[in-house]
Amino acid sequence: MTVNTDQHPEMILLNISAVERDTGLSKDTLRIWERRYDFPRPLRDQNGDRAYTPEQVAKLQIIKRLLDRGHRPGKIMRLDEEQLAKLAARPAAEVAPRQDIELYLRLLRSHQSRELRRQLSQAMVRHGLQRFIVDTVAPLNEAVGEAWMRGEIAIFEEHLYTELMQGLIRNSITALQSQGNAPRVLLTSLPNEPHSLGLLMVEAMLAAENAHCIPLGTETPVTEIVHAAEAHRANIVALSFSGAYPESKAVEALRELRAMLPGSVLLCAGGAGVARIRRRLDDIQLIANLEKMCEVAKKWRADHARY
Amino acid sequence: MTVNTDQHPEMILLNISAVERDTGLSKDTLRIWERRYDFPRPLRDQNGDRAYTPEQVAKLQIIKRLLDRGHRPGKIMRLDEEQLAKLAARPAAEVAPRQDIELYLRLLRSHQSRELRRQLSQAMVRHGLQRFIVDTVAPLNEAVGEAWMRGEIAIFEEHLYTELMQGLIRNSITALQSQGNAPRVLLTSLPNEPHSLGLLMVEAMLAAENAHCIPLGTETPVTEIVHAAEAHRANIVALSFSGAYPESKAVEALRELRAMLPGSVLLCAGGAGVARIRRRLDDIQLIANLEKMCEVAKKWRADHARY
DNA sequence: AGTCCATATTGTCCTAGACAAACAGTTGAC
DNA sequence: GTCAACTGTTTGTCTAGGACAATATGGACT
Repeated sequence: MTVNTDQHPEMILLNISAVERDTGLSKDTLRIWERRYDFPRPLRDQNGDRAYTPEQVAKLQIIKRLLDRGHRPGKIMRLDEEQLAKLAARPAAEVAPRQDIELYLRLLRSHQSRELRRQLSQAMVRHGLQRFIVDTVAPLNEAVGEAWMRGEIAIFEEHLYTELMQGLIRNSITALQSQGNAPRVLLTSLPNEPHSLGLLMVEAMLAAENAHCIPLGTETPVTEIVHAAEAHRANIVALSFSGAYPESKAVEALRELRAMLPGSVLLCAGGAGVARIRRRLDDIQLIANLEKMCEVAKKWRADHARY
Repeated sequence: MTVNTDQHPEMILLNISAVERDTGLSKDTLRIWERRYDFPRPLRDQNGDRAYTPEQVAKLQIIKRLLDRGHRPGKIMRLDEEQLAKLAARPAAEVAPRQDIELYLRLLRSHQSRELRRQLSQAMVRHGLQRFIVDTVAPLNEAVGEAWMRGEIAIFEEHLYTELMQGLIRNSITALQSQGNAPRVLLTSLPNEPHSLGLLMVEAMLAAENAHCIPLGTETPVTEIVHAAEAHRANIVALSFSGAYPESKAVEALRELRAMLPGSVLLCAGGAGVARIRRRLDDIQLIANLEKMCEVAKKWRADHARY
């Protein structure tokens, strides 16, 4: 995982698989970027293997997020740290500054996790679960990502935030039990899509809407989703895609899933990864935001009202 | 992700990255196995790219689990389905059959998730959190894994189980708040180790022991762990390794982490991935089981008693 | 302004060789 | 009989560069 060269015995260097893990960029991509853009140009260890410096890895992580945001490798790869930082500092969309979000970020940065939890918990009770998810969690997620890009918070702080928020949301989901004429919604993500927070947010929204959720966690292979939908007689299958998920893969998988699922099952896809899809996909609902997902559930209920 | 050849238009074939995702075997490994062992020998699509059948993928998944269990590729790769199934059917360790475990498995297989949840929840209350984790969750995890190997339960059922159990455990952790002379325990796993259930079980054990847990979720890079330990003034850093984690990588990362953490911080490693480690690791606690982790916390408390 | 097409960009696949690390089996000492 | 050291084999991951399909860009044309 780490390697020391003779020249820099004290420095911690990462080999190519470690960088693949830490950046999400495949080995092939790392090698061809080096060939084409001359970056990253890692050192070599005594075996001639690539040895990346922490600085290179940090720059790669920023580049990765900029790519997810729509920038192109050829344009940004030659930029130096400073220009990159300037790009990263510019948020994807202008957002009105909000005092509460700022407070949460401040607590996160100063490692007051208990106080953060308490404040968030309070906000949840004050606004109700659905409004909390839409008006607080979603923008806070954004803000945390942006703050990371600007170098204001560390990865471990992001981790802690995710963990804390998950606990909070899961907790309030437990209290909700669907009943009556409720759609059965299968919730999951495809392999290579490990982000669970988005799924959890959808689950919370739907549970508050009195839908019956069947959460499969993340990274369920397509065939398994089909089996699960059948076994649990799901009415709706909902998938979550983060911004990092390649659009082409998402479209491909959705088409395939649509072909394998019975026509009576509604197929929904949401998250930043599908927000940019322009192609039309027959019989697949692209969900622009969390509230839209609730409307789909509501519509199902209306269409299947018991008389 | 999936490809159709002309010969088998109806069949769903997976390309090499899809197989990498679904099996956890790297592209390099898949290619060299083909060269050396003549398995898997995938079809080729119109571009000459490898196209794996679902049967090959299923066999690869079984092989992967057998490798995690200590078998060697050269020995098991040539075996046919039947011999493989026989190997898979033999459990890693003889376990006494237990009625409650059987009941839970039956409920899981028949998709009665609510009833399963209710029963587990009841068992938790009846035995208390710690005993529930040790005597029920741990063996049930084992049993679910074994049942999958024998083809008795599907991957999606395993997913559902994990999700359900996570919700259950997280829920009861929330209720516990440490106070007084409690060790601060940083909990996480290394990159490439996505299994969160084990971590959650440790967290539950420790929380019930009145330790102060700082859960970072899974896949935290080594340097981030060091930063987090400093920021949160952790007394103990505990890492979880599943059976799938390569021993060499675990040892390497642990040594590195030990070197970077202050000597006053206790470093613990647990899970099936470290249970097989024979090498001696200075100043690193290898945790054989969940109860041992509690003893470490207790010992810390005794050593740091306030007078 | 929208639609289409040619061109450029970009990621992923391919083959095949090399080698370090880990394992398994044997030998030799106590 | 047990343990340590040595040796050959097994195994995963790295290397290199070539090829090509899919996507994005930018200009020409409705």
